[in-house]
Amino acid sequence: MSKETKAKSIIEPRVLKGFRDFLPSMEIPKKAITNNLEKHFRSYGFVPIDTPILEYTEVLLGKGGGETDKQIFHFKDNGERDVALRFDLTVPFARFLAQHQSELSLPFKRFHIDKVWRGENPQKGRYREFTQCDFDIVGVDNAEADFEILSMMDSSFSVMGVQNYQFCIAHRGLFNTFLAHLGLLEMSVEILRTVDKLRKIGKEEVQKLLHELTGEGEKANAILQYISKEDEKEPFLTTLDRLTALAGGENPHSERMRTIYSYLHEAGIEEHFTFDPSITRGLDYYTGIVYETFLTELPHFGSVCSGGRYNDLAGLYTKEELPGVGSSIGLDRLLAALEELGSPIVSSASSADVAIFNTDVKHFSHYDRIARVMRKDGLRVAIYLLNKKIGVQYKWAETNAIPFAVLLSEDDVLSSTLTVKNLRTREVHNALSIEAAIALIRKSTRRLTTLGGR
RNA sequence: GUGGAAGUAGUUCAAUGGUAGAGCACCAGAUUGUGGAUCUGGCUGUUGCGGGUUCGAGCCCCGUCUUCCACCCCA
Repeated sequence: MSKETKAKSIIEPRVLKGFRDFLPSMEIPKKAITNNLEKHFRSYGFVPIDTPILEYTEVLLGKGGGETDKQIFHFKDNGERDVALRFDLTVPFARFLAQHQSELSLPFKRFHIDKVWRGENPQKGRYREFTQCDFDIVGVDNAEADFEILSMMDSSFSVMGVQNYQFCIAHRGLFNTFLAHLGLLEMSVEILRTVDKLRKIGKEEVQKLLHELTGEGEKANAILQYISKEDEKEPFLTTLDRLTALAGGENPHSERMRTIYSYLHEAGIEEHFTFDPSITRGLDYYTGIVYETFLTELPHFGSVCSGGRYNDLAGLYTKEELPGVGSSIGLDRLLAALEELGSPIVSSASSADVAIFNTDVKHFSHYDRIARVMRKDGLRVAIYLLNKKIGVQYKWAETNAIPFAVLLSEDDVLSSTLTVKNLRTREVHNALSIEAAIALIRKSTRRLTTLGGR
């Protein structure tokens, strides 16, 4: 084949809009986060499940269709079946529950970390293929389960090493009670959708829209009063009291919120939770608490973790009523946000804890012996495999964010000692025993690697 | 899906319609000799892709792809 024809036969390497490759610098922190989350979910007694990425379109959309709303990827398979890629993990989970009821014992607590697909137009932090980290409790409708999910959200963020976030909570049921009090319950869906825009378009615009919707300025004002807090820092219970009064007095929903808050307070984590009555969530299956999570430094990035309570999740697939509460972390959006913030979680992805430099290839077996001992001790060890000058090896280690280098002089080889250099501080430690070297590396990497890729 | 903006070397950015350039990065060598300094030399581009206008297009026009922004929805 001539050079020319060969060049022409090359297929342009490219990926679809909204789909992405992950280089090690992103995949390392992503894997570190999912590993930590999985461990964390299991520590709460949650179990993993898996479901197919492809389902019957009917299963994902319900009989009615409404595919334009979901912007779902769907097509005919080779057997002419109408199939679709899952657009979240909750709907397949509902199908899963209906199908395996008899094999599961309630309450059932599961987590599921995997990719989902949506045919939306991409933007920053918004993709057509992205990973969700879901955790749900099914078969319980009480404040204790609600609290456990909220508490797990809070500890998840701390396990992921993320700081400066705020959980915004509201209660769909309480809002509907309020709307019923106003005689506007039939319009609930439209009103909720409008109210949800408060954060984006502001009070005046929302009021205008509500006025058009209800046809009555007075009712529009009442709704506006419900959803807007006097100031950002209005305490949780003050908001709750205010909303309860507007909804016509204490009711099961307000009492539920009160109990949940008391648990948050007892656990000492209440400062991360705000009562934000403008949070409604678009999905109509929510019936109880709903929440969204914003990074305080990047509120316009959108929610990085949201969910709520649904009292009849699997209703499409079974007559049995299955109440549940759950939450979903948007991992790709979170990573994009952390990257934008220059977070060390993203920028410090290292391939190894220590590099063994190839100072003389005739000692390769000796390097390998040292590497084996260190690995047995849990360190990540990379031997430099090319016979290049030392400056190049330093540069390589630096590019891969490896914090330590082992260099062996002739004396070291003879006396079975190691020279260890901290590549960040450039501090050199001579004539160490292998145990001392391991201890040294351990000591200063432990703090960094809790999130760094194990 | 609809509307708007932008796409030039690995990267950050230049280039009145007239020979595509600079810094950083990278590679080789010298010097150093358990690195980042210095010196010398070098490489990198079908200006996203495909058409059109023109004697001549990175620049103008049309289409297309991708990214970013808005609507919508959301993670």
